[in-house]
Amino acid sequence: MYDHKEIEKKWQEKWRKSGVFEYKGADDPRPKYYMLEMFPYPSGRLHMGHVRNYSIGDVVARYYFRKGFNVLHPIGWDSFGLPAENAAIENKIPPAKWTYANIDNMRERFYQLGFSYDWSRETATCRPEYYRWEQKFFIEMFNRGLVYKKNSEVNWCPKCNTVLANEQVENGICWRHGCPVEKRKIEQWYFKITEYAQELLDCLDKLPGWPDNVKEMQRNWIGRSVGTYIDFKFADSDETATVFTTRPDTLMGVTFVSMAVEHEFTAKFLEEAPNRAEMQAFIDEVKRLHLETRDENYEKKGFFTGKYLIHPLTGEKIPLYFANFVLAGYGTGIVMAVPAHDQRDFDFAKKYDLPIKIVIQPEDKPLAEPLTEAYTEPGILVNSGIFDGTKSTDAKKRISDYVIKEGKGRIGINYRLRDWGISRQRYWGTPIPMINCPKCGTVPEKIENLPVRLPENVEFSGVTSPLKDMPEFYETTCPVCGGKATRETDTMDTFVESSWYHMRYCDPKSPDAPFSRREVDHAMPVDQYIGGVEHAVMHLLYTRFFTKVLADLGYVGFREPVKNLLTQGMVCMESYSNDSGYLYPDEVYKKDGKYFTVSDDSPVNVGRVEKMSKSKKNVVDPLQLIDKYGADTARLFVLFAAPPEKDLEWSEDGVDGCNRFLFRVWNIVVPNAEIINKLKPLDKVDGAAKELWSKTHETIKKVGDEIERFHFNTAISAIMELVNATYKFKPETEDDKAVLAESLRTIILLLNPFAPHITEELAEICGMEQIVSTPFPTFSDEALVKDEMTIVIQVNGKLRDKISVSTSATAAEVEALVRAKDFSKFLKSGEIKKVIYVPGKLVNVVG
RNA sequence: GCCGGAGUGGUGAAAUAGGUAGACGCACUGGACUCAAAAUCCAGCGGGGGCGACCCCAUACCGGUUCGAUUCCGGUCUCCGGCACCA
Repeated sequence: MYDHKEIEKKWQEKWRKSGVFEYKGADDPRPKYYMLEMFPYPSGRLHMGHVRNYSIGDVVARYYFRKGFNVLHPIGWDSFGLPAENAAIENKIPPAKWTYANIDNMRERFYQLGFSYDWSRETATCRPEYYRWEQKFFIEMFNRGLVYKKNSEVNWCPKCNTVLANEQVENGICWRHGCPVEKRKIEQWYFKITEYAQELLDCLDKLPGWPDNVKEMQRNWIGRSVGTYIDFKFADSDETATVFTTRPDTLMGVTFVSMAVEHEFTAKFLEEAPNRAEMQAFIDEVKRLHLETRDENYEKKGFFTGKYLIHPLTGEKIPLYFANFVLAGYGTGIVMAVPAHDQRDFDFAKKYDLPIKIVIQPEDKPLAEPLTEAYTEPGILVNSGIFDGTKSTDAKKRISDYVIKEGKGRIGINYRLRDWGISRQRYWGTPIPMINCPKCGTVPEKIENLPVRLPENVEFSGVTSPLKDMPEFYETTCPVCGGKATRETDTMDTFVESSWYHMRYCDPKSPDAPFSRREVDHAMPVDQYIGGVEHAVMHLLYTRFFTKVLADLGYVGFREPVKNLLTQGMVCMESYSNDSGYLYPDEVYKKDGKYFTVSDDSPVNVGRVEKMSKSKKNVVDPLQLIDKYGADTARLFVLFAAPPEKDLEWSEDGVDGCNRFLFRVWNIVVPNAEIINKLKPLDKVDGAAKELWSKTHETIKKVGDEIERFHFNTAISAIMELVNATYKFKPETEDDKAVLAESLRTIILLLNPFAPHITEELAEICGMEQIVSTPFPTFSDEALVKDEMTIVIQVNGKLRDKISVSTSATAAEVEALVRAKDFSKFLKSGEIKKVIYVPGKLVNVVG
C-alpha cells in the first residue's frame, strides 16, 4: 500500500544526511549547471506560489544531476525587510529572532517537499558574514563615484514608513501595501544605475534565453529616446534656454516655449517679475500638485514668465511660459511647444490663446482650419522656409543637422530610468557604512572595520528605526581625522542583497572575500533562473546592474548574471463569498455545479479566478495538501496542470487525478517487483511486445526533450501514456515479461524528477539502485525504428484515408499505392493533377 | 495613447520546422466487480446529419499566401500585462 507519509519522511532524511546534492565546485571536471530559483523571503508561511516555483526548479536540477552535470542548486533566505519589523512592533519580538525562527520553519517545509538543495550552501542575507561584503561593495562604489547622496523629492510610503525606489511604486501605489505613496523631500543615497542605462539596454539583445515580455518591460523602463538639444537665446540677455525634442521636424511650428517651475531659471524670473506674488502663487500651486497628486491627467495650466526667447531659425520672439505638465527631471526641463502637432501644446495654446502654426500637412488632403486637435502623423512640411516640401520623416534629420551645423544644437539621448535610491529609513536592513564627520564631511567607514554590525537585540518603541535612538550604534569616530562623528542610521534597500546572492552561493563560506573569483567565474552565469514576473523591472534590473558594477570593480569576469530566465505564472483559484464575507474553500461544498456553505447549506457566490490571496481566502494551504496527498502529488499537480509560464488554476479534482496516477504506478510496479529485479532489458524485440518496447524508448526520448523545453505537463502526460500502455499489455512469454519489466523500470526512472519519493521507494522495492545516483535513461535507436508506418492520405488538404506501408517504401511506391485508390468523388476536376508526398507522414492528392 | 502577449471541446490543456486538431488529465455517461456503496478495472466522450462503412461544420472574427494554416501575412474584436503629460 502506498503510504506517502512514511515514504516521504524516509527519503527526505536519507537525502538530508547523504549530501548527494552537494555541488563540487570549480575543480570538478564535469560541466556545471547552475539552477536557481528566486530565493524566498522567510515569512514563515509557505504558499502555493513557493511550491510551484521550487518544484519547477527541482525537476530541472534533478534532471541535470542525473544527466551527469555538476549541478549547483542552492537555497537561502532574503531575510532583511519590513515584515520582520512590523511583526516586531506588533508582537514585541526582535526582528532577528522572528526572522531566524521563520527560517527554521521554512527550512522544514522545504525538506518536506523533497527539494534537492545543496543545504551546505544555505545563506541568509541578514547575517553579518553576508552583508559585510555588501558594505564593502558600497564603499568601493562610493570611491568610484557610483554612489552619491542627494536631497530630492522621493516616494514615501506612510505604511512602510520609508522611502521607496521608483521601481517599487506602481501607479502611485506602494508595491507591498497598495497604499498611496506621498512625495517627500529627503536626503538619501543613490546608486548611479543611469550610468549603465545604455549597456543595460544593449545587453538585452544578447539574452536570447530571456522571455520577450521581460526584455520589453526593461526596455520600456529604461526608456531611451534620441533627439536634439536646441538652443533658444533669451531676447533680453546672452543666456540660453536649451530644449530637448524628438521632433525637430516641427521646429518651424514653435509658437511658445514651456518650462518646469522647478527649473533653476525660476528664482531669477521671480526676482525680475513685476507680478511676483502671482507668479509665486502659481509656482507653489504646481509644486503642491506635483507633491500630492497621483493622477497625472490634471488640467494643463501655465503662467507667462515675462521672458521672450529668439527662435533659432526665424529669429522671431517667442514667449516663455511656466507649464505644470513639463517634467523637471527629463531632458532639460524646457520644451519647445508646437501646438499644431502636439496635443498637450494644443490644449495649452487654446487655453492661453497662443498662435497655432501648421507646419506639416498630410499628403492626401490639407488640414481643415481651425484645427480641433493636434495633427501628429507624418506628412509634408509647409510654412517652413527652405524646408518646405520635405517629408516630415526626412525633415527630422535635415532640420536637426542644420541646427547643429549652425552651432545652435546637438544630438542628445535621454533615458527615463532614474538613479536607484537605496536609503531606507528603517532598522532591519544592511547598515549603510558611511560616517558623518563635522570636519571631514561624509566619509566611508574603513574597510578593516567592516562589518558595521546591525545590533540584533533591539526594542521598538514605535514605528521609527531604533537605530536612531541608539548612541552605542551611531556614535563613532571619524575614520579620517579620528574626531567624534556619527554613523548613518539608514539601511539599504533589500533589493541590494538580492542583487548578488547568486554569486555568494558559489563560495558561501569564504571568510575573507565575498567569493572566490575562480569559483564565481566558473559557476556563473546562472544557467536557469526561475521566479515571478513581478520582478521583471525590479530585482532583474538591479541584479543586472550590480553584476556590471562588480565586473568593473574586478570581482567577476562576466557582465550578465542570468543566461536563461523563466517567469512562472501565478497560482489562481476562484473565491467564495456570502453576505458575511469571503469563505475558505473548506467552508464550502459543491453540488450540481453550485456551491453551498458547509455550516448551514446556504448558497455561496463564486468569484472569478484570481491569484491566491489571504484577503480573498481563495487559498489552499500546502501543508494540508501535503498531509492529505503527499509532497509527490502536490509537486506532480503543480507541474501537470499548466505549463510553467502560464497561470495555474487550482483544482482539487485535478490534485485527486494526480494522486490517482501515483497509485496506478504503485499498483502496477509492486506486483511486478520480482521481474523488474530479475529480468534484464533485451537488445532486440520482435512480435507482440515490440509496440510496448518502442513506446518505452519513445517516452524516454520525449520526457528528456520536454524537460529541457520546460514542458513538464507534456512530459508527465507522456509517462501517463506509458503507464496506460503497461496496463493494457498482457505478457505471455519470458521476453514479453522482460519488455514489461523494462517499461516499468523506465517509468520509475522517468517519473523520479517529478515525484522523487515514491519512485525511490519503488526502486528500492524492485531491488534497483538509488535513483539519485542512477543516470537518466537513454533510448535505443533500434527501438525507435518501426517496420510499418501510417501514411495519411489527404485530398485537397482534407483527410480521406490512411494506409500502412513498410518504412522502407520509396516515394514512388507510396504514390503508386495512393493512385490505385479511387478518390474521384473528392476531386474537383475528376482527375489527379498532382501528388505531394511528405516522407513518412502524408500524401496530399491535388485535383 | 504607445509597446508586448494571448484567444482551441463541458473543463485544465496538447499539436518542437506549415502536414491526421483536441494527446494526457478532470468532469460526465455506460459496463465489469459488489448484497450495495466506495475504491479499482474496461469502454465512450467537439457540434450536426445518416441504419450504415460515411459526410458536413469547427482552433475569437474577416480576408490573403499555400497542394495543405491552430501555426505565416494583413485587418477587426476581446482579454491580460508593461509604459504613459518623456516633449
